[in-house]
Parts: sequence; structure tokens; C-alpha cells
Amino acid sequence: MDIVKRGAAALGAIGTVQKKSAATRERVLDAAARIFREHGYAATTLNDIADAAGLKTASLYYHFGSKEELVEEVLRIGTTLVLEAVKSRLAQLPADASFRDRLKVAVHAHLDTLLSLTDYTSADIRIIGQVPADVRARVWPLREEYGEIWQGLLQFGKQTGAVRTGADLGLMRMLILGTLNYATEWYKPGRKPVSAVAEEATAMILGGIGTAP
Amino acid sequence: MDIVKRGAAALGAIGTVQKKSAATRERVLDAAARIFREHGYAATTLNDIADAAGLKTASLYYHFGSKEELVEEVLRIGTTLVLEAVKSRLAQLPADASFRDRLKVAVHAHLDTLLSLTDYTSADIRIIGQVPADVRARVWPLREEYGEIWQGLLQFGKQTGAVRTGADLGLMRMLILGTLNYATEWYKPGRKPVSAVAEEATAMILGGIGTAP
DNA sequence: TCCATTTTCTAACTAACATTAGATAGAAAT
DNA sequence: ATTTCTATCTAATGTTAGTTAGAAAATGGA
Repeated sequence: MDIVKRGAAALGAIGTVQKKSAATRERVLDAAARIFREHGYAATTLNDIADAAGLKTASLYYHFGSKEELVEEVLRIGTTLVLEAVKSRLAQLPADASFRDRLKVAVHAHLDTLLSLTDYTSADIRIIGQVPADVRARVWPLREEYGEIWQGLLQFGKQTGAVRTGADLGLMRMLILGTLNYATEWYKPGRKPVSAVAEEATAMILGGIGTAP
Repeated sequence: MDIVKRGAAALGAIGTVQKKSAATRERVLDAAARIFREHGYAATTLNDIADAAGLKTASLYYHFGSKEELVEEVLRIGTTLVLEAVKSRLAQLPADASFRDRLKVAVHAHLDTLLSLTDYTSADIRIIGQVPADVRARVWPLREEYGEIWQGLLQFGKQTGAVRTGADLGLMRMLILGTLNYATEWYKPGRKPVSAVAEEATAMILGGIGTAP
């Protein structure tokens, strides 16, 4: 399985032997994630997706009830992938890991997922603002769950004195996630490795860009 | 003129007496900026815009040659407004102003423009990734011009020793602008003033969220 | 007030798009 | 080999969206 296109299969692989419909469904989701990510929801036609998946448009309806159902699934996979990545990387740290180490790991996991491992998460972040409102409402709880991981991390930082006082943690969280998420708009593979971006982002988040005043 | 909807008029006001077509054109652009910002380019129909501007759809063609021409104008106005705001606020500083003060002013001007003064700039930032490629290519030079202001600011910071060494200024710039720009996705007026967001963003950019290690 | 110009409207067009229904082909089970 | 089920296709539908052309209404100047 192609690591760059981790997505549907990573979440729901039945085993080595896969039903034909599951394989096709995965192909469709992969194509959808990529094209939604590039062109947005509204400008992506079902024919674009079908072509990329090697089907005719109407065949998509065997696997998904509607365009909305398809995009909702892409969004769920996208959020789930980054949530699992960050959570699992954090869980691998020793129990006495510092806030700085935890933040570093979370930033790396987030950006790895977003910028190199999968189209789903970047599709999620790029199009969530423009999918139909009912779709967005349905996937919102999952996104909030992901936000809670970061909120918990910042809370830990505050309790251990590693995060400066006086700041609104909610606002801080939004700024941090914004810093990371906007990378989907400008990052181009090839010029710099994701790890370099993650390093610089971590440094900026933790210590800013300035020298001591 | 409504300050919240600064846009076309702010850039091209002829004087107190305005031709009818200029007034209508402005109404159309204002409506377009708002709706493109909310719904994206592809999901916004010309009928949505016409309704909001108080015209019938086909009348838009008297003022703009196409949907593409209309969105291109919105993008230009959006970028121009934030560019002028940041540049003019920086120009008002004393010649010996510190890097910290300059950065603070630039962040405030950027976020003021983006989050409260006009729909155009936030429309620009939210939809630039999804407009037709030829439109994006045509407005790209103007966006680069805006980026150069920030690059110059960071260069100044580096030269004066106010920006830590060893970092790639281009990457730093993208992360900073990303932090600011993503606020269009999450900021909701009413909960917190823009100035509070700008203060926190400035603090994070300059000194990070951490306490001294 | 009249007339030329400007601005908007109506009517129509074409292509595109999401979706449906039934037919067909492929795959699996017996 | 046959039957049943699964998966995809073809053909069609209805709606919508961007656009065009000409008619009608509004505006402004003399």
C-alpha cells in the first residue's frame, strides 16, 4: 500500500483479502481526497473523481449515496488520521516528558500528516470552511475532539509552568493550529523537508522569532 | 460610507459625486467580496451576488465581463487594502523605530484589515487557493509585493540583531503570515476584539508561548 | 421637455452537473 | 455449468449556472 496515499485503507483495512467493493471504494476516496484538496469541494465534479478512480460517474452512487456523503467521509478520515497520529506519538513519550518535548512531537506529527503522509488531512483543512453547512456540522464534534488534544497539551504546559501566564489558552491554541494548518496553502514538497518546517514552527511557537528583548 | 465595508470605494472614490455606474459597480463588488468570502468562489453564483446587490444576474455583465473578471477585482482590492494599511502604518513610525514596534504595527494592521475593516482581504485569503489558475497567476505579482514588505521587515530584524539567527527568513515569513491569515477561518467578532488577537499573535511571534527554558 | 446615452431587464441559450433507473457485465456460490 | 449476487455502465432527467442579445427603463444634459 502506498504510504503517500494513506487514507481509507489505513483506517478500515479488512485484512489482506479485500472485497472488490472495498477496494473500489478506497480508490474513489483517495481520488476524492486528492481532487477536493486541489480544487475545493464545489469546483470538484463527480466526473473528475470518477475519472481519477477509473469509473464512470454514475457508478459512484453504488458506493456513496451522494457527493455530500463522499466528502463527509473524506473529512472524517482526514481528521481521524491527524488525531491518531498526534495522539499515538504523544503516547509513545515517557510519562515524565516535558512540555517542550510534547509540543515538538505534536507539531511534527501534525505537519507530517498534513504535508506528506496523506491527502485527506490537507483536504480536510483546506475545504472545511466551504463544504455544505450540514456536512460541517456533522463532522464538527470530531474536529473538536482533535482540538481538545491540543488544549490538554497547553493546559499541561501551563500547569508545569512551561507556558507563560496571562494568555488565553484557547486563543493560543487557535494561533498555533493556524500556524500549522496554513502550511497547506504554501508548502511545496521538494524545496524543504517537512521536518525543517516542523522544526522552525516548533521554535517559533515555543520561543518566538525574536532575540531576548 | 460604511467603514465595515471599505473596499472599492476606498480605492477608487472619484469624489463626493459618483456616477451611477460606479455606485452600482461598488455595490456589486461589495456583495461579491462578502459572498465569495463566505461561500468560496465556485459555490457562489452570479445570482447570489446580483440579488445581494439589488440587480438581476444579467445586469452584472454591463459592469464586469465575466465572473472571473469580477473575482479578480475583488482579489486585487483585497490585497491592495492590506498592503496599503500595513505600509502606511509602518510609514507613520519614527525612522528609528525598533523591529519589535514595527512588527507589532504590521501585525495589528494586517489583522485589523483582515478581521474587521473589510470583507475583501479575508475573501482574498480564503479563496485564493481555489480561484481559476489564470486568475491566480494574474494577481500573484501583487501578492508577492505584499510579501516583500514582510520580508523587508524580517530582514531589518535580522540586520539589527532583533531576529534570531540561523533561521530561514522566507520560511519564517510564511509561518508568520500563516498564523495571521488562518484567523479568517476561526475568528468570530464579538468574543474578543481584534486587538486582543493581534496582541497575542505579536507576543507569540516575537517571544513564543514558552517561558525561558 | 426632449433626446441621447446609460443602465437594467427579459428571454433565451448551451453546457454542465448531481442524480436516477434499468440494463449489462463480472464475480461468487452451488 | 448455472444461478444469484455484486458492481458498473448507459441513457436519461431536471436543474442550474454563466453568458448573450435585444428590448425597455432610467438618467442626465441641453
